Amino acid sequence: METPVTLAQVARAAGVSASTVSRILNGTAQVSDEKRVAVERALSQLNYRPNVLARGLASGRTMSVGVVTQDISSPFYGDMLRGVEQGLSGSGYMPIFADGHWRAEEESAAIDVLLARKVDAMIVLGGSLPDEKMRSVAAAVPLVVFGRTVPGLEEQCLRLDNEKAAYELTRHLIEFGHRRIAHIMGPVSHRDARDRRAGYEAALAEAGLPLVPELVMEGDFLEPSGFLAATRLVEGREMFSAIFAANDQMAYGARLALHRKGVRVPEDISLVGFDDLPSSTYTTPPLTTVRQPTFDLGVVTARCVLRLLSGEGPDLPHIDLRVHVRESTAMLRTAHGLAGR
Amino acid sequence: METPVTLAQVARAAGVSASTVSRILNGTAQVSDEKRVAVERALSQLNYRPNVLARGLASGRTMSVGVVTQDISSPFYGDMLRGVEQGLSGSGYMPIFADGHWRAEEESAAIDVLLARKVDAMIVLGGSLPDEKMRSVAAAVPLVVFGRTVPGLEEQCLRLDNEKAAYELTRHLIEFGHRRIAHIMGPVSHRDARDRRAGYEAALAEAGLPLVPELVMEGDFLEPSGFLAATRLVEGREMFSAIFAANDQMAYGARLALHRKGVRVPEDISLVGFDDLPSSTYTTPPLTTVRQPTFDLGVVTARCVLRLLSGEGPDLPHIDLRVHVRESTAMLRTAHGLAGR
DNA sequence: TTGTATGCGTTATCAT
DNA sequence: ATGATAACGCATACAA
Repeated sequence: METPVTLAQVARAAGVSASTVSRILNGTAQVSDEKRVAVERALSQLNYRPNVLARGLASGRTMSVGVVTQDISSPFYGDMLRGVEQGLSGSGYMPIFADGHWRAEEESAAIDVLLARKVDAMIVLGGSLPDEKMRSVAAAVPLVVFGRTVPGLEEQCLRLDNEKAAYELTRHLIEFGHRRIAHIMGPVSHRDARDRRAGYEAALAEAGLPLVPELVMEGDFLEPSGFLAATRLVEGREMFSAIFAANDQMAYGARLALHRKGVRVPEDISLVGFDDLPSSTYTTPPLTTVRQPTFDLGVVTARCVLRLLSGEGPDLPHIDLRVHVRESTAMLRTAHGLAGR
Repeated sequence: METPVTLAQVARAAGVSASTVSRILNGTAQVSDEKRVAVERALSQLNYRPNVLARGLASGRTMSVGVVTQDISSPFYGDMLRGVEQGLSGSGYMPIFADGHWRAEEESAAIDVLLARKVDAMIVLGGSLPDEKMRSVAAAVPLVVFGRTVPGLEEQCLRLDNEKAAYELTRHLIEFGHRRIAHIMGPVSHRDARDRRAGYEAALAEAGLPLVPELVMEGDFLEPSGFLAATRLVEGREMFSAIFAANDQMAYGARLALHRKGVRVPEDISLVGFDDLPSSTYTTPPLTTVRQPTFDLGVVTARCVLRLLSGEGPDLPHIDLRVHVRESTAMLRTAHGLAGR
């Protein structure tokens, strides 16, 4: 347990004052070459590492940005975090992650912890905290939000058009001749889930197709709920030839349920998801889905935070969601698709 | 941008000294009920939040533990991080994550950053830093390592018996009648990859089965390499009836390659992986694999760090890896299995 | 250009 | 039990 080297020790070793060392470290002012050399030698000789705490306390900046996620272990958020990391790299700022576990209280607590740690800025990914809370965070520190729009902070919020993407995804199925399309939606409490469903309904309506309540199931964005929903659909008595799961994870569950029932994808039933998780390229068959550019979203978000930190405007780009057609969807061949039971 | 409330302000509001407030906050000493009440009122009235930086600087403890991963976005590490979080929760310590991206330099840099942030302890997940570096970290702060054994720090290192698990997995295939089993190994540079291969070879040898070099391919633990390897195997001229992929991700790739070639799993070829990623329950068919209890591993690791922090011994438990038989493996029916081309 | 003096918000060491 | 006072390690306004 060797005691860390302090700036004062370096100063002494180099025969200069602490201020001078600090100046060299931060490039705060001009220093004579002579002393600079001496200091740099002492610096590397003593293997000096600045104490981030002391630095933060003195300067008021910690060179860190807090990042709040909803589930650090999910492929979706995990990838975004990597993007944030990438976007921050080279800037001198370090991301500090905290997990809200999809629960408002924990999310709120996570934010408070980060604030107490004096992060210089904050990125909130998803979540459902009261707008008021979000605004109070923004009042304390530069803030960028992904996945929702907070009134009063529109410029710092990045939201993707889930409805439009869902509409296009449904259109894709309709263009393939499908007329009876089931939907496994996410939890109604979730904004994205509602938007995706709206897109689904809009596409049906536009094509003059009836909205069959029995063909719309609610899930919770996790695999088991997709499995259950698809099982019910197959066992139900409404015909359908395609399933639109509101996210890839539920599509995976549905895929397995169909497999169990001996239903082929895409020969008997076309299946689509939403998110384009890394695994979706390797499911059997590869899944048609909407690509969420998670990594890039992370990068963009981080960049925006850096802009705010440097006093510039937010300047978040508009990002389009695109349908990725793979092999889980096919042209409808039979007249009816799969009937129930 | 309201200025945060300081301890001094609370003290003034309560009509006591800063020391007294600090004492109440930390339970460092007895305080009269009278003052305690006054302080607590001021505390909540002013909504005081301690400044973690100042606290760390003064006390020498930051109540944070650094966690170094190799890929924060992978299902494997992501889940372990959740476990670490869980294991730390309630202890007052907060995890701070840093990503080494599977690269020694970055990993080393990550460690330095965490050390500079004055974390009170460190958890290193995987990685391949020189033993010397690891020991120097351990000299600076309590350290727990997962996935490798550092000479001199054996007690603080948690390693699972990959070889044994791979042996058992291969045995499972052999018991199902398979005699020509292909192996898609991980990168030879990776210790786990070598261990798993060793287990595979041991099982073959024990059963008196020949080791066919053409049936052993090297991958990189990612899906595309599994796809490529399986494609080559199918196109090669050596017969085989089962594939043991050294991790689930490569198994996914192999699964798709087989699908493309019109090879059925498990009817024509049995397929096994290693890790038991969340998705593996929902592949078609669900994958037989070795379960790595990632979440629990994280919990256990965190607990160990807490023990070290409180001056107790490491006390890491022994953890067994178990084969999870699902539907991607079946009894061999034909005499030969799948022939090449 | 360089050094001195102060302050950052807390905890810890003294007295009392 | 409580209150001054001195660290903690660094940055910075000010002086020289």
